[in-house]
Amino acid sequence: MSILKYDEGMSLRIALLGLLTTSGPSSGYDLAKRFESSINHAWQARHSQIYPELNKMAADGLVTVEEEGPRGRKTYTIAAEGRRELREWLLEGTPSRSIRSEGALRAFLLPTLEPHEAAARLRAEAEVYTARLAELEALKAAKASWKRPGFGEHALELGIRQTRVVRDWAEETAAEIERAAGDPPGGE
Amino acid sequence: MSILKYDEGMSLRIALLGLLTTSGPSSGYDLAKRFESSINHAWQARHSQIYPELNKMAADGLVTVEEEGPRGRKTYTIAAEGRRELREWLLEGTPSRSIRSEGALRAFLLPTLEPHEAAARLRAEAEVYTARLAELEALKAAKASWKRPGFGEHALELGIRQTRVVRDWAEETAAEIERAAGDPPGGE
DNA sequence: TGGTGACGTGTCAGTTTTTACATGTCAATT
DNA sequence: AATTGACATGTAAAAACTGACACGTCACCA
Repeated sequence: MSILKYDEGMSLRIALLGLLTTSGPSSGYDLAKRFESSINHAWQARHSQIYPELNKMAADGLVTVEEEGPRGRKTYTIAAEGRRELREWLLEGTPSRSIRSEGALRAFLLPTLEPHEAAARLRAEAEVYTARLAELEALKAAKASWKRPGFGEHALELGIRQTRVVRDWAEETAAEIERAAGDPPGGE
Repeated sequence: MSILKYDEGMSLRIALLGLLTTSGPSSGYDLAKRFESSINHAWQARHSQIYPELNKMAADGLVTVEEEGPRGRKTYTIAAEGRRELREWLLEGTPSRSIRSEGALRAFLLPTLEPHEAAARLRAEAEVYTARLAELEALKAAKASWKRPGFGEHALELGIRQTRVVRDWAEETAAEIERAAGDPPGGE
């Protein structure tokens, strides 16, 4: 009751509480969409995970629900207890270094291929990241829909920088592999 | 049998095959340790997940096992079929953008705190990342134990850059929040 | 009127991952 | 001789997560 375990596995709850804070009262549907856009580079969840969790959170008093409209929409609002829990997680929680990124895994293993294959694949990856970067930059330019003015920009900026770092690494590593293999690229 | 689904959930297998490629024949115990060190910023797995998976992989012919020593140690070696599978995943697999990072989630949500709390917390995070950076740099300097000479450096370099980018972002964001709040830090 | 697509919530089976339990060897120290 | 800590492997229950199924509304267009 008093000893709280913010060990692991709170992440979905926390993410939901965070989105409810930054975007104001939302439906599960809204939150699911937001997982696909704003918070996508940090955490993900499908609606099949979100809906049950929201119900549990309501039962635990972290959020309040309001049934609304003819489509059965439910609007969730963060409650005082939810705010407290989010705050406590941010202040007391031990920063876990847990990361799972299939992209990083791929990058990690690409150099196990033959040099020219590896380089080609790395360049392809770099292109993907360049495209993603463009998306994020566009989002930054649009920077709409943040309840607290100026809030989401910091997060977006981190996403941009992280994407750029992988892109640049992929390009440079491709070049280095080609150089080491004495197998320079065609045109340049 | 012939139609392979490299959709999702192959990651553990792939990571294991990758480690077996870069580090040579290893025991489950070795691989578990390697998950904690080299590949940690891309994927993680506990021994309780690794041991059963290795057994399945052996049953599927991706690796060969050799019982060894009095402590019941089993040494796994990647087989031709395993090499093929890893290669195919790297060449054909669709790059998924799925990322789960509790650290990124925290960074994302920190600005929901009061400005001075957020800034303080961001600076604390930055310190953690600085320490982690030092670890990685030390590892880079030591750069031992890579079977294929020069292999792991690329991956390590990516880890270093990613860590640095978060560290710098945290520091800059802290400064910006303080500035915006008209609440400059003590000394400077 | 019928179709499509966004809105909106939910469940369930199966897979992946964590936490805890369980067992035993070997080398070095006390 | 006993303890400690690294070595070494496993299992089982529970939690987290995915993918598919399922149902129903509303607005717009043909």
